[in-house]
Amino acid sequence: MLKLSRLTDYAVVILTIMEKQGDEPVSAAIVAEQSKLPEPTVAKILKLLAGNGLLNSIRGIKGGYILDKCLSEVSVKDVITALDGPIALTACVESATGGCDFAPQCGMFGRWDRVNRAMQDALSSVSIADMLADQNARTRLKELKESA
Amino acid sequence: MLKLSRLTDYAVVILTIMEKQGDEPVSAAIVAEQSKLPEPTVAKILKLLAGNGLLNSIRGIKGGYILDKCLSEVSVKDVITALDGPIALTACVESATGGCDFAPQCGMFGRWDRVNRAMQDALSSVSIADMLADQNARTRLKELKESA
DNA sequence: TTAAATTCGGACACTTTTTGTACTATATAT
DNA sequence: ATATATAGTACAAAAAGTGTCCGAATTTAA
Repeated sequence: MLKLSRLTDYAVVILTIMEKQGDEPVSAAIVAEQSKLPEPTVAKILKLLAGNGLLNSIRGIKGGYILDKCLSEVSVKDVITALDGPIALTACVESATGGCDFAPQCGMFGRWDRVNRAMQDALSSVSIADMLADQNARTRLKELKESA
Repeated sequence: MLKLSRLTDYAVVILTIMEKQGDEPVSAAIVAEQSKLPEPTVAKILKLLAGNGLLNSIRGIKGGYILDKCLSEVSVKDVITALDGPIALTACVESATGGCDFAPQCGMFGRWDRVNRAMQDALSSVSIADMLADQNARTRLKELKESA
């Protein structure tokens, strides 16, 4: 199954929690509490998000993490890249380092580039804010149905 | 790194080999020889492709596998689905079975649907024939450069 | 009818990746 | 100074992917 890592899924949850906190730095412990995810895992994700420019980090007492940009400016691709590294479907993709061992004989070099590009475009076109909007719309629909 | 399995990569190689063989059934042994891939692995991939309707299988002596459709009618998504199972980015996708353990509390049910759809569209839009065309164009370009 | 060739289905060990955790170092506010 | 927080690294456990093999079923040909 073509799937992305669970950490990426967690990361989206964490980003939405960060948004609710406003401009105050939030510590890993608080995020863990609110997300109900294990703290070491949350800390790891926060580190990755900060290291890739999605969050600002502030050290020391009263430190923590703050969102660096509006969630409408953060694409799904950004999150995946931060957590899983660059998106490259196979080892045969041009941008990939190393390349496959059979390159000389299979002659498929660069063959996946088009697929790769289509995928990147697809993932870049959806922002985290878009995901939240879908979620909110769904919730409202559900409430409407239940009240009827 | 968001990547698809190596078997999927092999599958594309195998499909292009099948195309060259025309209307005669091709045995796993022959495909293995031509692709220079280990035979048990090739056999496994052929089984999966046949089981998902991409190849016809013929048993018995003089049996083998034949392409079921033109490669321009086979999308990358078809191949990935055949090899890796249904494409579902996370456990939280509506179509996924089971669902995630935190569903009640995280309330993110269905949130990834839009991303998932964008991805499926992207992968459906590219056929194996398209990939080959890219490859051929690239080869010609290379030859042109070398002859200059 | 018998024998040979081939797919089919399942099982299994090995390897790699993912996941989760822990520990030490560094920075900052009080 | 000290308490609190992130940064970086390293590592163990769990899960998934990969490659291999074997017996059963099927078909053709002698």
